[in-house]
Amino acid sequence: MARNVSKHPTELELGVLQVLWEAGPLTGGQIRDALAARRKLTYQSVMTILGIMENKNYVRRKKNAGRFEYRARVTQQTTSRRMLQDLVDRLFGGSATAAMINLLESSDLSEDELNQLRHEVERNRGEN
Amino acid sequence: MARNVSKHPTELELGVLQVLWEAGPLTGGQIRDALAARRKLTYQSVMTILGIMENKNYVRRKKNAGRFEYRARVTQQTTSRRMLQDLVDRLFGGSATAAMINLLESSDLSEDELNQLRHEVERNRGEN
DNA sequence: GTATATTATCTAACGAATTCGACAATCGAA
DNA sequence: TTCGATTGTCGAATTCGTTAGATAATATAC
Repeated sequence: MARNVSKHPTELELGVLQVLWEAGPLTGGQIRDALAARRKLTYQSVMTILGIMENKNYVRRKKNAGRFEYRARVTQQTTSRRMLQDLVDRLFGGSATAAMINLLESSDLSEDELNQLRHEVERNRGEN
Repeated sequence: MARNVSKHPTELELGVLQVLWEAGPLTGGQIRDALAARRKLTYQSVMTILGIMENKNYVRRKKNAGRFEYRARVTQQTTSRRMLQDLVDRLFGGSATAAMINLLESSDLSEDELNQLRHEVERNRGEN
């Protein structure tokens, strides 16, 4: 009768993870400050979401010099990969190719980026 | 003090859209049946979500031979594009290239798919 | 024509996600 | 040392997303 827990970090959780990925272990207050640019939250709100994220095993905390320091337990690589893969499954029936073609069509890539892509495609080709 | 409305179709809404994209205008009962494979819902639940989707302008309904027929007001193309673009913005700082490289690395593409991709990249290249 | 199935609306419940106030403990600076 | 700032916990409010029961109207089958 109710919704299921999202299997990926929510928007706010992703914001917290991003500041942790960028600036290593941080205290609640530091996270609030780092987040302030995109999102104005009180210290209490940040602590609430950190508690939730600890339950979900997105972060872990350790006491250091009297206060808790938080660090990410999931990497940016893995999280991005999972979230992107999930969207590809849901929108493109699992076809990464279809998703990439969609991206190619809706983006306006520079010559440099196209070169980089061509290189990556060739590299994959070599692996077959 | 509360969450914001998601700017994309939710999981269930996307399911409804997908059956409508595939099988054109359908009645509530037909949508329930088409959805049944992935999701077992009562007629009432389907009608509730259809009402919500009408408010969000995802679908529109028209009476035909005594009962309402629903059809999508958003295309699969546009929806996919928006959702994918949004994820790219949030995960890869807006870089479609970074997202595509991530996909290339985590997918195991066939020779055919790689050819298709190479072709698409070259086609984009020609446009610069 | 009446019983049964389908269609449609309205209401309600419940968990997830987001936000913060009240309050207590602890730390740091004057 | 005391007083303000920071840290941490708890509970609560609010909205969204999901699901379905109660109920009524309408269509369909026999």
